[in-house]
Amino acid sequence: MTEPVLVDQSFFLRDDVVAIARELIGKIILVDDQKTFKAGIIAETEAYAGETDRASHAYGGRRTNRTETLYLSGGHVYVYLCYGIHHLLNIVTNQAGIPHAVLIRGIVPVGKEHLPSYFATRFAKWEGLANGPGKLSSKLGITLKHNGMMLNENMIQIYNSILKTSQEVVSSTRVGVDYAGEDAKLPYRFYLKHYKPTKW
DNA sequence: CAGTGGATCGTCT
DNA sequence: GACGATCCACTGG
Repeated sequence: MTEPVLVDQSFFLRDDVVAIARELIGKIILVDDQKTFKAGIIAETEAYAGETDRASHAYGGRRTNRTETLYLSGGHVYVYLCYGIHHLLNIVTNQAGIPHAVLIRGIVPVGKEHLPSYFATRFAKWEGLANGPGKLSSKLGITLKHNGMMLNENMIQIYNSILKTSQEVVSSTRVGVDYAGEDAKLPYRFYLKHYKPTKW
């Protein structure tokens, strides 16, 4: 059978972070913790449009130790700690110096038969739901140590899905960004139509 | 069901 | 020293 192909960095270097957020839906994310491989199909994302987006950590061109990762080139991983408990996983997009990112908010399980065959022996299934950014990181084992890593080099990889079922992708406003004023109303959130996120 | 509040710590002021 | 791109337990109806 045909095997999934790694997403090229050029996918993440593009200008349109909203399009990237939408197109990430249905792709496969895989995490290698050295002992096992854990994977899921990306089911929910949000776009954060950097300097012009009040909901972004980099709004107004804000540069701190934490946000420095956002200014790396597309394809880097931005992880930060929320409420002291949850590790939130983002993929940086656009050219270096432009702090765009996509927050991965939800995944659904994917069987090892859909992954490259060499993952089979170390494949580890995860249980329960990963329908929230904190839960997703918990299931996949994402922590602050992944912050600043480049996708597809070793620890975290993203593959084009080879799944036949192309489900409809719908959009809505983002979650938990009430402080962002008018920008909170932007339709920057995407999810599989038949996937049930925690909040609507 | 909906609504509320506590957990817990890195980051920034 | 305050707070958060969240989650879960617990309340009350």
